[in-house]
Amino acid sequence: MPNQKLSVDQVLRLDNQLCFALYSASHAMSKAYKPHLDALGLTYPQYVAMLVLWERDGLTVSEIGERLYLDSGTLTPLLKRLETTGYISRLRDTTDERRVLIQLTAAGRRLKSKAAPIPGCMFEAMQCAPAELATLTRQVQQLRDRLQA
Amino acid sequence: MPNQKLSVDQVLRLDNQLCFALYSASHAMSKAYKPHLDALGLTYPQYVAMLVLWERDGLTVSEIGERLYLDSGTLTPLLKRLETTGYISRLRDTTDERRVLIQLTAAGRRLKSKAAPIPGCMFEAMQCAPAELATLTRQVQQLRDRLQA
DNA sequence: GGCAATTAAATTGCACACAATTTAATTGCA
DNA sequence: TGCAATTAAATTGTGTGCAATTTAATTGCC
Repeated sequence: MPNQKLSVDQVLRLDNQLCFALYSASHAMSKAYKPHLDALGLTYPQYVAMLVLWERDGLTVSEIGERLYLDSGTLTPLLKRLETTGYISRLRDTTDERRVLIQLTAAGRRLKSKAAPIPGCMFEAMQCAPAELATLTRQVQQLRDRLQA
Repeated sequence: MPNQKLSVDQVLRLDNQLCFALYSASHAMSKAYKPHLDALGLTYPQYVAMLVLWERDGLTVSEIGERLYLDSGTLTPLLKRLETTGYISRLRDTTDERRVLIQLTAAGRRLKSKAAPIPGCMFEAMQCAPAELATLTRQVQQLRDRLQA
């Protein structure tokens, strides 16, 4: 197995770089979600915030941030928009006034069933065998975790 | 092989979704690049624009956009910043005044050799066998292409 | 040749991301 | 107990992304 030295041109080629594959695929994913999410009045980042709350309601801003790898600079305005839309409520934790608890509203809980068909639609669009999809997901998650270490 | 119906809770789980794996891995990648790119005075999107120009100089805004899957709304201000930094020049095509040609400056060309070590650094950070990395890159590219179809 | 349709960038408006700072509340420890 | 250190959100400023519109140049077709 020859361990050839790659040229500068080769290592810098856009199409040889995993970073750009992820960057462009992530944008393509958002665009593919858009028609489905428009129907729910959500952006993609708002959708993932709702996914977190559908899993577990009543989290703090920080807890949502840990789950999504986002900080308050991103989440505070995003959550305010979700509040304006009517899917969540934000209220200070009375036992610790520094914290803001995020609760789904009735409309926010109802939205879950409207969102339920979306993963299936996206599965169609991805044209990928379930096993391959699961493997790819796990590999990308592992890569993310290694990058954060 | 049982083809079990997945519950709504299961399909909506954040950690079961490739979209979120890509979204979070892409952000983790940008953060991992940041210290390297800060040293060059580039953001990650500016870096990929430079990668395109290092492959082929003198492209139009649209041609760069096709390569990066970005439109003029994103690229025009980004390229103006690269011009301000001194890595590129922007000038109207005299044969077709609608087009803007993007040329590397001497500083922009010199930057390529300073960027050359970055892919190796990132390879270290990813802790991934070369063959696995190549396969993963190809799979993510194929997914992106299928999402765009 | 002239004018409608098309094309290429730029612009506008909105929504992320994130670093850095600020504000306010809570903890910990001398 | 009191006050410094820490923690949680919010805020500020910069830089993407992208839809929609605008401006200007070119093409196509009668």
